[in-house]
Amino acid sequence: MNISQAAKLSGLSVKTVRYYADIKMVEPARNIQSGYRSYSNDDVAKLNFIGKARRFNFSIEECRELLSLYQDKNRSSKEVKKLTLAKIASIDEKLKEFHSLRDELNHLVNCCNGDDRPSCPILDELSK
Amino acid sequence: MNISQAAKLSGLSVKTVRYYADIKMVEPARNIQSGYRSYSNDDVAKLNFIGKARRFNFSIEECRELLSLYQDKNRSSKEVKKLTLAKIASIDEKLKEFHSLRDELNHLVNCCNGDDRPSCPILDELSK
DNA sequence: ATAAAGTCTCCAGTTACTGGAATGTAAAGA
DNA sequence: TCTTTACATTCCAGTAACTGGAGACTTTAT
Repeated sequence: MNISQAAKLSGLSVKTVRYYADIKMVEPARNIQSGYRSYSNDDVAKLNFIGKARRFNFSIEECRELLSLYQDKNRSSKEVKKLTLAKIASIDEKLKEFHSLRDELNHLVNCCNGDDRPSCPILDELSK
Repeated sequence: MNISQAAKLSGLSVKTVRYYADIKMVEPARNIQSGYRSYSNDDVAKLNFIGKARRFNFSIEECRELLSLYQDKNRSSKEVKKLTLAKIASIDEKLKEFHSLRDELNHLVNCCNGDDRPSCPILDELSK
């Protein structure tokens, strides 16, 4: 199938699918006459896999690792679990950051009148 | 003072401070002889302000807005509050995303043996 | 006088795409 | 068959917010 079909089936944009070909992550066959990329069902499965992993916040490089594990029928699940645990840890980090960020901002907003006067505890805090 | 002193006082890197000068966010005076950037205490205060706002996850463009409000003695606190509330909302969005991401990954990890066998529910899920 | 430290500008790279231009190919309608 | 339209190709540039490094100049310390 052509690229737009593969894109539709995998839920990715054509641009993104072409990009994944450029970076040699999913390299489809080529139609000799037209030069068009020709995607197999297997290619689409890989695109799907990558799409999901990206939505799970894995980086492109991590996706590459996962993909090669995915394609290696003799892999151990240990490696995959390790990658995933690391990913969870980094998400937890981000969660903590964003939580405290949110709380601080919330506090400032509650202190701010939000009227037409210039006095503003948010800016006061930022300038300290 | 020279750039490294300003960087130290504001807790930013020299590169970052120079970058903020390049994008015309904090433009210091210049020493005529040497061409070196020459930072005033006021410049450092602005750098500090920006550093904090960045840590509060405001984008550079938002920092610009906040900075001009900060420097406008006739601003109303309403505008600042509005910006901040929008920022909180976007942080909440991110928090939600990361939470569900974390929960899904956690679930997958709990289902995975993590041993030397190839069977792996994480990859199974990714390939669905 | 020389060496080391600090500064300058400019260019490239990062991440993961996205947009657009110029061009070529395929499919559908008149 | 010709033409329009849709889809495809490559290549270049831009995004956000810096960071790293090269090569050259200035200042400071020895």
